[in-house]
Amino acid sequence: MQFTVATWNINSIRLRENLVCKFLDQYKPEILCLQEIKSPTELVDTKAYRSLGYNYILIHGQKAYNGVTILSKIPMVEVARRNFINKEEARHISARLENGITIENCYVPAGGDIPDPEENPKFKDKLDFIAGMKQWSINHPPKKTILVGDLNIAPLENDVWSHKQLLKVVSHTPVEVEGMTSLMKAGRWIDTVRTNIPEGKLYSWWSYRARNWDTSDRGRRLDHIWASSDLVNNIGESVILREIRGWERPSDHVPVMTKFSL
DNA sequence: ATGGTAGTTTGACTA
Repeated sequence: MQFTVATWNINSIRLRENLVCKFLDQYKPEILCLQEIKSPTELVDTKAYRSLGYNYILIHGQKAYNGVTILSKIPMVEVARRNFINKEEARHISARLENGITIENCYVPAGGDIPDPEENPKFKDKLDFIAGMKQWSINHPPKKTILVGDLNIAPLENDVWSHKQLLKVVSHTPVEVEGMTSLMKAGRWIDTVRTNIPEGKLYSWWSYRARNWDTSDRGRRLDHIWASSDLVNNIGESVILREIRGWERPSDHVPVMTKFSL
Protein backbone atom coordinates (compact mmCIF):
# COMPACT_ATOMS: atom_id res chain seq x y z
CA MET A 1 0.00 0.00 0.00
CA GLN A 2 1.00 3.61 -0.57
CA PHE A 3 0.23 6.56 1.62
CA THR A 4 1.24 10.22 1.73
CA VAL A 5 2.08 12.14 4.88
CA ALA A 6 1.82 15.94 4.91
CA THR A 7 2.88 18.50 7.52
CA TRP A 8 1.78 22.13 7.65
CA ASN A 9 2.10 24.94 10.18
CA ILE A 10 -1.37 26.41 9.60
CA ASN A 11 -1.16 29.49 11.91
CA SER A 12 -4.77 29.21 13.18
CA ILE A 13 -6.91 26.29 12.07
CA ARG A 14 -10.19 28.12 12.62
CA LEU A 15 -9.19 31.09 10.47
CA ARG A 16 -7.93 28.82 7.71
CA GLU A 17 -10.41 25.94 7.72
CA ASN A 18 -11.16 26.70 4.06
CA LEU A 19 -7.46 26.54 3.13
CA VAL A 20 -7.06 23.20 4.91
CA CYS A 21 -10.06 21.84 2.97
CA LYS A 22 -8.78 23.23 -0.33
CA PHE A 23 -5.42 21.54 0.31
CA LEU A 24 -6.99 18.21 1.30
CA ASP A 25 -9.32 18.29 -1.68
CA GLN A 26 -6.52 19.05 -4.17
CA TYR A 27 -3.62 16.99 -2.82
CA LYS A 28 -5.42 14.21 -0.92
CA PRO A 29 -2.70 13.10 1.52
CA GLU A 30 -3.76 10.16 3.70
CA ILE A 31 -2.34 11.96 6.76
CA LEU A 32 -2.14 15.70 7.49
CA CYS A 33 -0.29 16.90 10.58
CA LEU A 34 -0.95 20.52 11.54
CA GLN A 35 0.91 22.78 13.95
CA GLU A 36 0.05 26.15 15.49
CA ILE A 37 -3.68 25.54 15.35
CA LYS A 38 -4.01 28.33 17.96
CA SER A 39 -7.27 26.99 19.35
CA PRO A 40 -8.62 25.11 22.32
CA THR A 41 -9.50 21.53 21.32
CA GLU A 42 -13.22 22.01 21.87
CA LEU A 43 -13.46 24.97 19.47
CA VAL A 44 -12.09 23.08 16.46
CA ASP A 45 -14.94 22.19 14.09
CA THR A 46 -14.11 18.86 12.42
CA LYS A 47 -17.24 18.44 10.23
CA ALA A 48 -15.64 19.69 7.02
CA TYR A 49 -12.63 17.41 7.40
CA ARG A 50 -14.82 14.38 8.08
CA SER A 51 -16.89 15.12 5.00
CA LEU A 52 -13.67 14.96 2.95
CA GLY A 53 -12.97 11.46 4.29
CA TYR A 54 -10.70 12.34 7.20
CA ASN A 55 -12.66 10.35 9.76
CA TYR A 56 -9.84 9.92 12.26
CA ILE A 57 -8.91 13.16 13.98
CA LEU A 58 -6.70 13.85 16.99
CA ILE A 59 -6.47 17.32 18.47
CA HIS A 60 -4.16 18.59 21.20
CA GLY A 61 -5.30 22.17 21.43
CA GLN A 62 -4.37 25.19 23.52
CA LYS A 63 -5.93 28.62 23.82
CA ALA A 64 -4.29 31.26 21.59
CA TYR A 65 -0.91 29.54 21.17
CA ASN A 66 0.64 26.32 19.83
CA GLY A 67 -1.67 23.32 19.34
CA VAL A 68 -1.26 20.28 17.07
CA THR A 69 -3.66 18.08 15.11
CA ILE A 70 -3.55 14.90 13.04
CA LEU A 71 -6.18 14.33 10.33
CA SER A 72 -6.18 10.82 8.84
CA LYS A 73 -8.05 8.73 6.32
CA ILE A 74 -6.33 5.66 7.80
CA PRO A 75 -7.67 4.41 11.16
CA MET A 76 -5.42 5.53 14.00
CA VAL A 77 -5.27 5.67 17.78
CA GLU A 78 -3.53 8.21 19.96
CA VAL A 79 -0.23 7.11 21.49
CA ALA A 80 1.03 10.08 23.51
CA ARG A 81 1.21 13.81 24.13
CA ARG A 82 4.72 14.62 25.24
CA ASN A 83 6.28 17.62 26.92
CA PHE A 84 9.92 17.54 25.89
CA ILE A 85 10.56 20.41 28.31
CA ASN A 86 8.96 21.12 31.66
CA LYS A 87 6.15 23.32 30.26
CA GLU A 88 2.46 22.77 29.73
CA GLU A 89 2.36 23.59 26.03
CA ALA A 90 0.55 21.69 23.27
CA ARG A 91 3.52 20.97 21.02
CA HIS A 92 3.31 17.23 20.40
CA ILE A 93 0.89 14.43 19.65
CA SER A 94 1.56 10.97 18.30
CA ALA A 95 -0.60 8.25 16.79
CA ARG A 96 -0.37 4.67 15.64
CA LEU A 97 -1.88 3.94 12.25
CA GLU A 98 -3.71 0.74 11.40
CA ASN A 99 -0.86 -0.08 8.95
CA GLY A 100 1.62 -0.24 11.84
CA ILE A 101 3.25 3.15 11.28
CA THR A 102 3.65 5.60 14.17
CA ILE A 103 3.30 9.33 13.45
CA GLU A 104 5.03 11.91 15.67
CA ASN A 105 3.73 15.44 15.12
CA CYS A 106 6.04 18.06 16.68
CA TYR A 107 6.07 21.84 17.03
CA VAL A 108 9.48 23.00 18.26
CA PRO A 109 9.57 26.43 20.00
CA ALA A 110 10.60 29.23 17.64
CA GLY A 111 13.13 30.50 20.19
CA GLY A 112 12.74 34.28 20.18
CA ASP A 113 15.14 36.75 18.58
CA ILE A 114 18.38 36.57 20.58
CA PRO A 115 20.41 33.40 19.95
CA ASP A 116 21.81 33.20 23.48
CA PRO A 117 20.34 30.78 26.07
CA GLU A 118 21.67 32.88 28.99
CA GLU A 119 20.05 36.06 27.79
CA ASN A 120 16.94 34.61 26.17
CA PRO A 121 14.89 31.93 27.99
CA LYS A 122 12.92 31.18 24.81
CA PHE A 123 16.11 30.20 23.04
CA LYS A 124 17.07 28.02 26.01
CA ASP A 125 13.66 26.31 25.80
CA LYS A 126 14.24 25.64 22.11
CA LEU A 127 17.64 24.03 22.71
CA ASP A 128 16.24 22.06 25.65
CA PHE A 129 13.28 20.89 23.55
CA ILE A 130 15.62 19.53 20.85
CA ALA A 131 17.78 17.91 23.54
CA GLY A 132 14.63 16.37 25.03
CA MET A 133 13.68 14.93 21.64
CA LYS A 134 17.18 13.52 21.35
CA GLN A 135 17.01 11.87 24.78
CA TRP A 136 13.61 10.40 23.92
CA SER A 137 15.04 9.06 20.62
CA ILE A 138 17.81 7.36 22.61
CA ASN A 139 15.46 5.92 25.23
CA HIS A 140 12.90 4.75 22.65
CA PRO A 141 14.77 4.01 19.41
CA PRO A 142 12.19 4.80 16.71
CA LYS A 143 10.87 1.93 14.62
CA LYS A 144 8.42 2.23 11.73
CA THR A 145 8.02 5.85 12.73
CA ILE A 146 7.53 9.05 10.75
CA LEU A 147 8.35 12.27 12.61
CA VAL A 148 7.04 15.49 11.11
CA GLY A 149 6.49 19.07 12.04
CA ASP A 150 7.57 22.66 12.25
CA LEU A 151 10.98 22.05 13.81
CA ASN A 152 11.88 25.74 13.44
CA ILE A 153 15.46 24.93 12.35
CA ALA A 154 16.85 25.10 8.81
CA PRO A 155 19.91 22.84 9.08
CA LEU A 156 21.64 23.02 5.67
CA GLU A 157 23.22 25.92 3.79
CA ASN A 158 20.68 25.37 1.02
CA ASP A 159 17.83 25.43 3.54
CA VAL A 160 18.14 29.24 3.86
CA TRP A 161 18.35 32.08 1.34
CA SER A 162 21.75 33.17 2.69
CA HIS A 163 23.82 30.90 4.90
CA LYS A 164 26.23 33.73 5.75
CA GLN A 165 23.60 36.29 6.61
CA LEU A 166 21.62 33.88 8.79
CA LEU A 167 24.44 32.42 10.90
CA LYS A 168 23.40 34.64 13.82
CA VAL A 169 19.68 34.48 13.12
CA VAL A 170 17.61 32.10 15.26
CA SER A 171 16.68 29.05 13.14
CA HIS A 172 20.08 28.69 11.44
CA THR A 173 22.68 29.25 14.22
CA PRO A 174 25.43 26.64 14.59
CA VAL A 175 24.24 25.61 18.08
CA GLU A 176 20.73 24.86 16.82
CA VAL A 177 22.00 23.03 13.74
CA GLU A 178 24.33 20.95 15.93
CA GLY A 179 21.42 20.11 18.23
CA MET A 180 19.30 18.98 15.31
CA THR A 181 22.13 17.00 13.70
CA SER A 182 22.85 15.30 17.00
CA LEU A 183 19.13 14.45 17.46
CA MET A 184 18.99 12.96 13.95
CA LYS A 185 22.09 10.89 14.58
CA ALA A 186 20.83 9.67 17.98
CA GLY A 187 17.52 8.50 16.48
CA ARG A 188 19.06 7.44 13.14
CA TRP A 189 16.39 9.68 11.56
CA ILE A 190 16.36 10.13 7.78
CA ASP A 191 15.44 13.50 6.26
CA THR A 192 13.06 12.26 3.54
CA VAL A 193 12.90 15.55 1.65
CA ARG A 194 16.67 15.90 1.27
CA THR A 195 16.92 12.19 0.43
CA ASN A 196 14.71 12.98 -2.55
CA ILE A 197 15.99 16.46 -3.37
CA PRO A 198 19.62 16.67 -2.19
CA GLU A 199 20.64 19.73 -4.21
CA GLY A 200 19.46 23.30 -4.47
CA LYS A 201 17.59 25.81 -2.32
CA LEU A 202 14.45 24.51 -0.62
CA TYR A 203 12.17 26.59 1.60
CA SER A 204 8.92 25.89 3.45
CA TRP A 205 8.48 29.29 5.14
CA TRP A 206 8.57 32.91 4.03
CA SER A 207 8.09 35.76 6.52
CA TYR A 208 4.87 37.77 6.46
CA ARG A 209 7.03 40.87 6.87
CA ALA A 210 8.64 40.78 3.45
CA ARG A 211 6.91 43.12 1.02
CA ASN A 212 7.07 40.58 -1.76
CA TRP A 213 7.80 37.07 -0.47
CA ASP A 214 7.92 35.56 -3.98
CA THR A 215 10.38 37.86 -5.72
CA SER A 216 12.57 38.56 -2.67
CA ASP A 217 12.41 34.80 -1.88
CA ARG A 218 14.12 35.02 1.50
CA GLY A 219 12.83 31.67 2.68
CA ARG A 220 13.89 28.98 5.12
CA ARG A 221 13.19 25.21 5.30
CA LEU A 222 11.75 24.94 8.82
CA ASP A 223 9.26 22.11 8.25
CA HIS A 224 10.49 18.54 8.03
CA ILE A 225 9.51 14.93 7.46
CA TRP A 226 11.84 12.32 8.95
CA ALA A 227 11.64 8.54 8.75
CA SER A 228 13.13 6.00 11.14
CA SER A 229 16.00 4.12 9.52
CA ASP A 230 14.05 0.85 9.17
CA LEU A 231 11.81 2.68 6.65
CA VAL A 232 14.72 3.57 4.36
CA ASN A 233 13.35 1.39 1.56
CA ASN A 234 9.80 2.68 1.97
CA ILE A 235 10.44 6.36 1.21
CA GLY A 236 8.85 7.68 -1.97
CA GLU A 237 8.93 11.15 -3.48
CA SER A 238 8.66 14.42 -1.58
CA VAL A 239 7.33 17.88 -2.45
CA ILE A 240 7.21 21.29 -0.84
CA LEU A 241 4.11 23.14 -2.05
CA ARG A 242 5.48 26.64 -2.60
CA GLU A 243 2.42 27.72 -4.59
CA ILE A 244 0.27 27.53 -1.45
CA ARG A 245 2.16 30.53 -0.02
CA GLY A 246 0.40 32.45 -2.82
CA TRP A 247 -3.13 31.40 -1.84
CA GLU A 248 -5.48 34.00 -0.38
CA ARG A 249 -4.70 34.85 3.28
CA PRO A 250 -2.01 32.16 3.49
CA SER A 251 -0.10 30.74 6.42
CA ASP A 252 3.54 31.85 6.39
CA HIS A 253 4.42 28.12 6.08
CA VAL A 254 3.51 25.77 3.20
CA PRO A 255 2.76 22.03 3.33
CA VAL A 256 5.55 19.49 2.92
CA MET A 257 4.63 15.98 1.74
CA THR A 258 6.35 12.60 1.42
CA LYS A 259 4.94 9.45 -0.13
CA PHE A 260 5.59 6.07 1.49
CA SER A 261 5.00 2.52 0.30
CA LEU A 262 4.64 -0.51 2.56
C1' DA B 1 20.70 48.84 11.49
C1' DT B 2 15.95 48.74 11.61
C1' DG B 3 11.30 47.49 10.92
C1' DG B 4 8.47 45.33 8.39
C1' DT B 5 3.06 41.57 9.05
C1' DA B 6 -0.08 38.31 11.17
C1' DG B 7 -3.15 35.88 14.81
C1' DT B 8 -5.31 35.70 19.16
C1' DT B 9 -7.54 38.60 21.74
C1' DT B 10 -8.59 44.03 23.67
C1' DG B 11 -3.55 44.81 25.63
C1' DA B 12 0.28 42.26 24.88
C1' DC B 13 2.20 38.26 23.64
C1' DT B 14 4.20 35.20 20.07
C1' DA B 15 5.90 34.12 15.68
